[in-house]
Amino acid sequence: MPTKTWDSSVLDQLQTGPALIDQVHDQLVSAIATGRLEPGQRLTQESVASLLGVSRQPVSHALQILKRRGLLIEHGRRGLAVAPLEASRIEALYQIRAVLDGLAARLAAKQCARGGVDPHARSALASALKKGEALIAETDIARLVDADVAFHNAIHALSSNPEIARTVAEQWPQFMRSMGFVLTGTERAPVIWRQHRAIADAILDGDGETAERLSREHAEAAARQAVDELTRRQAAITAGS
Amino acid sequence: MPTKTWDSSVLDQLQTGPALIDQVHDQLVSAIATGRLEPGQRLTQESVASLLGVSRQPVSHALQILKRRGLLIEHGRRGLAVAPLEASRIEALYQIRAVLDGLAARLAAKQCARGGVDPHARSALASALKKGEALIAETDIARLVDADVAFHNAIHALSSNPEIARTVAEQWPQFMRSMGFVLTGTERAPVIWRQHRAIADAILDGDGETAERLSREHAEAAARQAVDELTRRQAAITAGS
DNA sequence: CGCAAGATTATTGAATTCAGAATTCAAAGC
DNA sequence: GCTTTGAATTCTGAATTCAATAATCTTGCG
Repeated sequence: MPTKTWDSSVLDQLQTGPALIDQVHDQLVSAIATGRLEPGQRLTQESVASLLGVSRQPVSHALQILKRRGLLIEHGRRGLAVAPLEASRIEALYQIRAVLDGLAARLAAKQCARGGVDPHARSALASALKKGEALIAETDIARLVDADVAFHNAIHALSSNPEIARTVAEQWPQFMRSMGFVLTGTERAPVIWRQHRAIADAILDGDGETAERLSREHAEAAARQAVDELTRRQAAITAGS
Repeated sequence: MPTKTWDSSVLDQLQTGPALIDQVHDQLVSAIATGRLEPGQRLTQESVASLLGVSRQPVSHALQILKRRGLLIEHGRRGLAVAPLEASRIEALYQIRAVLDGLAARLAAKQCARGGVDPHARSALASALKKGEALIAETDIARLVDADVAFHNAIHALSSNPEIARTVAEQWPQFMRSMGFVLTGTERAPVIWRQHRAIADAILDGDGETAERLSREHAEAAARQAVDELTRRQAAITAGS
């Protein structure tokens, strides 16, 4: 009896969903990054658990992790609270971003110059750039933020140093909610994507030095914008109360 | 009735011991950083729990966190394993260290030049340097590693950017076990502490540019040493098996 | 009417229990 | 002897229960 050959295309891989811990974690990170959970918002294990329809156990794990990431702060026995969005902290984080993005851009350019670059990663950069430039008139802030993250992640991926993406990923939520504030007010998108294009061009040209310099300047400009906006907002709150 | 004034010095803050989660976490980090837990070592919740005399609950939390920090890796349903010490990963981490330590040194020098520097932090740098230089003949590797960590942490503290210390702290265990390997073989301590002194001098002189350059070069040299040692060791293991 | 002591509530951390999934082991069939 | 199938073991993730502690409220007294 000739057994008929068959492969994985016959049956779909049924996936045992990700652990509840990770689902809760991701939900919370997303909510904080997009601002749906505002700075100062109090969270108790119970409230999150009942909201998501799970027990406190996986919530407890997720909150522990979020606390260590600095996205939540202790609020005594009153539960945890979403970390405030402080200008000084954002400025400090952008100083780090400046050198890390500079490093990533320099390495990415070197990879491109050598030609030893994953074509998939290379096209990811081009498509991220294209998608971003198409969005400059977009009013949905979340889309703009996502496009920005995608662009910078594409560069990190090109750098051949996975630890850069890993390190920055830890801080993305902070940058994302900061960007959410900055982008609501002014019309920054065109400027940002002009800078992005210049950075991408330098990388694809293999000009590491220029790519690094432009990346640093880009981060420093973003830092100024963020600090301005946040201090202004902070002053308004202080005056109003 | 004049109530007698008294302050917190009368009573010792009776510390309701740190949560078991944190104790377990710190124990494991320490064990991994010093190499008492070797790369590849398998860990189950039960084994750790019974070893420390606690239930699986806090251990589970701690292992989740360690996994996200990249110190443990999934080993299927067979529990977790201590992450291997790979030359490529250490090299990637040192690339990050180079720019972050460079940034920290530049900022620290600027702080010193401005004079707006916490005298406590300044003396911490001097004493860390002194302590390290006194240890160049030390045979206990753990002491040497601790002195190195203390020196670099002192610079991070001087930088006025708390996020640098926070970011590097996440990676210290990796560097510590890497150093553990490197320092066992060769006689690197004298070279390292000459470089440290030069960096400290530049910072205290307020020469940011030199401090940054020397810090980068220091990290790059450390990276070369580590990669050499680890690839050699890796080759030996591969050949032997 | 204000303050203090005690009771109550809210909330977390830890232990225990439960269920599900993967690995390993053993036995049966080719 | 090798492969396959089913059972047992192991281990994790999640739920539930328990205990302890900090915050808040209440009540009684000065």
